[in-house]
Amino acid sequence: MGRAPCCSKVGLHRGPWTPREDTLLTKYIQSHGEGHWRSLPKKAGLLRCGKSCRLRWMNYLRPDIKRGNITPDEDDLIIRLHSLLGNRWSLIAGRLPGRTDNEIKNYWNTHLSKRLRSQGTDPDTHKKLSKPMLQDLKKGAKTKSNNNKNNKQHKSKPNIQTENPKVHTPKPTRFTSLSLARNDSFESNTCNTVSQSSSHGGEGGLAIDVVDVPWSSFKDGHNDEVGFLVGEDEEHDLVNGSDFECQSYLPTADHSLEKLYEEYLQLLKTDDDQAQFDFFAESIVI
DNA sequence: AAATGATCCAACCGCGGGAGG
DNA sequence: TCCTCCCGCGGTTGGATCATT
Repeated sequence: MGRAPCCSKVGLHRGPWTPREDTLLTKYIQSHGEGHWRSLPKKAGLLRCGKSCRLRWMNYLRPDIKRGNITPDEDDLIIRLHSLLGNRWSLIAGRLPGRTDNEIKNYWNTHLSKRLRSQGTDPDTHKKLSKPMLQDLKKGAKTKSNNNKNNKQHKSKPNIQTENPKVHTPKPTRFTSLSLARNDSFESNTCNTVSQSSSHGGEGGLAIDVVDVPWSSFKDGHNDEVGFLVGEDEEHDLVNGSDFECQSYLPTADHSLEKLYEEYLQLLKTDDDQAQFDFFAESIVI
């Protein structure tokens, strides 16, 4: 017997979200908080599957989402974390404030894996590609005979499954995320409480795990990369204009973070010492 | 300017696992 | 212990957009 669908598909909207749907979802979550995705669409007046609502919120509407302009530091961090964690996009995203697993996954598939290949590195194993494989790559780059769809990078992955050992790690807490307890009002957890509360997992409080902050966020001159970037464009003004006031949050209180970042920079300089980096990364993952 | 190919990314799908009864 | 419900994750798809011919 197959698994029952997550919800009845009959009469439900699919595909791209309309501004009106975005508004409905945002308003609802603002007043009722996240969670209860299954029943949310009905209550919010949306003809959408709960999963779809969750995805839309998580990947697009959330106030702390930072979109586009992935910095070289973030690039580097993604590559290194990928070498350590494999395709655990949510874990990797947890290290990059404002980035979603979907965005990182897409960015990896469309940019980083290509770049690594072009540099002679297997993006799956992070090891140097053998010469025959490199030649194949060059050939492949020249031939355009393949069908477009079949030529997509993520489909053309070799069947060699990478041995990504299962790394059992606790779920990271997204640094800028508003960890809302279910049923908690969104408004009661707006950003202006960030500096007041750092209860870890406490009900209704903001869970800000300072240990979980990626180093790249605190590099000098990159402060503009940090924080809640709300409403990049006018489409998001409904969010920007109301409850999501705080535009930036710099956790200057914890200077150990700066030390962490300094340490990270040092490791970057000694680029060939992967084991050392891994150890360092592991130490902050947990 | 039109046709074709290539790329990007939002959204969907199915599965695994945790929570609770 | 088993079962069901629900959430979250990673893989995949397909439409939109950009680039090239």
